[in-house]
Amino acid sequence: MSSDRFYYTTPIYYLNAKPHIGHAYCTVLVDALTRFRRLFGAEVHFLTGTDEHGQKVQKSADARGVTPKQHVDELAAEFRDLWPELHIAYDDFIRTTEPRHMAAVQEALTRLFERGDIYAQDYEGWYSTSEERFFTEDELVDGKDPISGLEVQRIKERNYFFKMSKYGERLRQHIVDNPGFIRPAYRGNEVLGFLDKGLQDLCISRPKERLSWGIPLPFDPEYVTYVWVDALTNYVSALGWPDGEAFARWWPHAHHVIGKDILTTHSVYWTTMLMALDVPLPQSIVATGWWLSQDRKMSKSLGNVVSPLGMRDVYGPDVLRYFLLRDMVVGLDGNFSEEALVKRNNSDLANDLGNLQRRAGGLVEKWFEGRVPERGQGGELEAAIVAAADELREKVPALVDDLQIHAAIEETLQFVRRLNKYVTDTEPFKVVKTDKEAAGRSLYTVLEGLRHAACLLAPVMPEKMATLTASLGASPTGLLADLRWGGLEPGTKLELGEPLFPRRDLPEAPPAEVAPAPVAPPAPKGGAKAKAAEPAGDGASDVISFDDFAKVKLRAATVLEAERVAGSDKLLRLQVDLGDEKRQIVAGIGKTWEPEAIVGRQVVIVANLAPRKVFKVESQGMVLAVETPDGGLALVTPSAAVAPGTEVR
RNA sequence: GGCUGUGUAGCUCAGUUGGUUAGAGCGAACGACUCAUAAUCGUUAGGUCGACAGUUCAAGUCUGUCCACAGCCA
Repeated sequence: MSSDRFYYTTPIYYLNAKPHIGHAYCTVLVDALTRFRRLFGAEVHFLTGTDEHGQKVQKSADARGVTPKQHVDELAAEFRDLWPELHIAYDDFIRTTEPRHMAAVQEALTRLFERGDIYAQDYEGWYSTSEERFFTEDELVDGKDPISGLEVQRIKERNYFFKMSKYGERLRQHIVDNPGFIRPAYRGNEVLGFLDKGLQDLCISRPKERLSWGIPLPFDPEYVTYVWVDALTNYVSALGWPDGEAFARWWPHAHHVIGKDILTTHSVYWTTMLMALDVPLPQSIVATGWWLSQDRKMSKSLGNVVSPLGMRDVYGPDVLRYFLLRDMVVGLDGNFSEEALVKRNNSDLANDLGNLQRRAGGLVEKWFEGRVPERGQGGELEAAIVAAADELREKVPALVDDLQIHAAIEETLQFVRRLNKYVTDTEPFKVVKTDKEAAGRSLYTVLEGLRHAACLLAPVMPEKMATLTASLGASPTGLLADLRWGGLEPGTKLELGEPLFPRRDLPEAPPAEVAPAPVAPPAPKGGAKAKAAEPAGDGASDVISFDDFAKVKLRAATVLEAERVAGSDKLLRLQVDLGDEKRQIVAGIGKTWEPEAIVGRQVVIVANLAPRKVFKVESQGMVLAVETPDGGLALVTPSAAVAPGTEVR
């Protein structure tokens, strides 16, 4: 069901990493939805923001020697400033460190507490510092944190819990009664499955002594609230809950767009919290899929992370947006590749759309002094185009309503292809020599068709479509309801300009193929086989025997922590995971690598190097890196994720 | 291991309540055209609709078993 008001949210992004393509996708998606809805005549409020509390933030700040506040100010700015670069126009940007948010969180906590839905309890369990959470005995793997593989500590502490279990049945009923509540539908089944196992209560606090960078509990100053109440509440705090006008105005129309990885927190934790606060549930929760890279989840350790800004710099924001929205089916995973992006650009945008504008525009320039010809008396062919345009105006909103953005785009492109066919059929370039009026009629039809396409693609490519519209001598159509065939004024001057979407060449060599270049040393003799049996090299040369080589133990390691070594600009002190042990290594890569950028990566280290002290810090190994042409350093890294400690052979 | 889902042309996917010759886009080949960003238009590619068995007058579309993959959970 369509409504005339929408409150769209993205997740608030946690400030422990730079923006990546996943952040960009979700935010672009919501931006496009917002623009589509506005085009269809709805009022929309679009919220995004950043999640800024917690231990990881505090630690990174400590490591950098700055206050958490300074740290988050810088990182939040990175997100906030990125979005306009991708033509994303949010209405509000919420930060969890803002007073308006913190006040709302405390209000929520107070209400939950007064209602009796928060209680304190001693809890004893295995605590993982890196994951900032407790694990139960049987969750542990080999007695260690199952996620990071790090040591856990037995901790007994008193914490506050939210009586989430109390609301499980009500939530189940709500999901059953509202089929569109969780989208796609099969995700709703997952949540029901989750509820079937029975809901537990939710730990919502951390003692201040362990975590100070958070919002204090109003009823116990010795504690701060931990992630859930803090982060999720942003959706209402930004609207001025409980009493804000904006809350009354927008909340009944809320739609949360999230990644599938945080479905449970939203569909269970958040909804039960809302129930406890007597706040109506959002209209829907939309879980999107992930962008994969080379068929795998992007991760720092795999080194296959795609930078949204990198793509934007090369192809421009609108082309990137087009690709993200056209090639991803909302809810499913998509494969990101530069090659696919280039194909999209070339076939859809350059060949079909951009070229059509030049094709028709060029003829108008040549034969009609660059002015829009008369519409003329159309025949069957024109009637068919007009009918197709009518149909398009119906279909696109229906598809967007159903979150089939990719299909809505494809529908418009089919229309564009039809226009190309129409040009071929009516041959205005030929006809103009004998029947100028008929040629004018054809060209008018194409230009008007382009104006329609530009209007319906504007939510996807705001800037490019504005340019296209302007090139037709038309003004942008703000409302789809105002888009009518014949709106283009004959006699207006065209402003063709440069090609809208230049064709692109495919990227040279896919990085994946290049990266694992064999390290085989040049064979000493003509023999192509690297099957060096054991012919010890002659003493003086730099050839070593196999035995010599075998002495060096190379192992894959995952970087757990990194910080700069005081007094040196090129040394980083790394804590790495070797599977069965943790090592401290001092690496001279600080000029190229920021500590934050290297955490989580897999590297290859010399594992049996005698320990030595560097700048008074003991180094228990050596990280392998190679110099890049620009004098930087590239890390030697496995081309696929491997278990920490795996030996390199 | 449990639950759920997916498996359709080289690639990405559509396929309504089971019903005449299973579709689209991209890629490829061939042809047409020459207005255009070597763009466009047309034709073709003949795919055991994962495998096997079953229900039915009729199954990609329902049932069962199996295989592969994915997600959620443990």
